[in-house]
Amino acid sequence: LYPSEFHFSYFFFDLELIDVLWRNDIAAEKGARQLQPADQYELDLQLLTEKSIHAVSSEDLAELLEDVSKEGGQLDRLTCVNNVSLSEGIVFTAQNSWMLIHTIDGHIWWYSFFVWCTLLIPLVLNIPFASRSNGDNAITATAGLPSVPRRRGRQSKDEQLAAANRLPLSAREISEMTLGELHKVLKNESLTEHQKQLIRKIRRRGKNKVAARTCRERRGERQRSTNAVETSWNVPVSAVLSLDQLVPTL
DNA sequence: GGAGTCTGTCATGCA
DNA sequence: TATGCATGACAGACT
Repeated sequence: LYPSEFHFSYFFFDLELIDVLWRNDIAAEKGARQLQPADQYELDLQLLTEKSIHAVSSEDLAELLEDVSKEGGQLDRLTCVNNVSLSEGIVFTAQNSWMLIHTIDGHIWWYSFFVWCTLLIPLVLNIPFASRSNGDNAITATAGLPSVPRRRGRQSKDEQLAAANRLPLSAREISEMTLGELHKVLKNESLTEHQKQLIRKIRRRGKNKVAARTCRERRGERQRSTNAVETSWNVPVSAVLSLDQLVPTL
């Protein structure tokens, strides 16, 4: 549903359908006159065409853009899930608000449609905003939003090293490839000696990382099995039969 | 802030 | 000689 994940061509049509169906449900709840989705869609198109006559200036858009990100602005008064306001939850930049920028020579309707599609529908449907740190055109989520929990313990920096040194493969790929594939990569003449050394180190660390994990698993299993043996020998005194009980007839 | 835990890294030995 | 695996020791990040 987000600009970073979908293609423009089906984005608007899908969301327009959601919008149509949603308004249909609301009309049903209120007991108002319900339009068939196809009729509603046609009506929207007609309205879109009429609204398109009203073009906006770049000043108008600059003001609107400022309002979107401004604390206390009209849009900011809406509160999204987790009690995060729009100004807290979304940071609009020249890169991520490309759809908005496209309206500079466009129309006010597209602006409102943009707001409806990208902001209000996620709020209404209780969908968390997407967070993509490496996206160029994504809406950036910030405070108060759910994030993937960081793994415990020391974190490997080999992925960053691989990227920073412009290695042709990721750290994971380097450590998981076969020896033959590794030699092919190392034969690459475009790689510097430093890059080749780094590839060997990353591979060694990657292999050792996995080995350390399995080693710990085995150690844990050994400890558990020895503990189990020890507890099996700790039989309660009351459970031990006396010699008289074992051989009552003697 | 300190203790406990988890996990990555290094050194070393062996195959 | 190069490489992978196993393991102990240590260190950093997290609970």
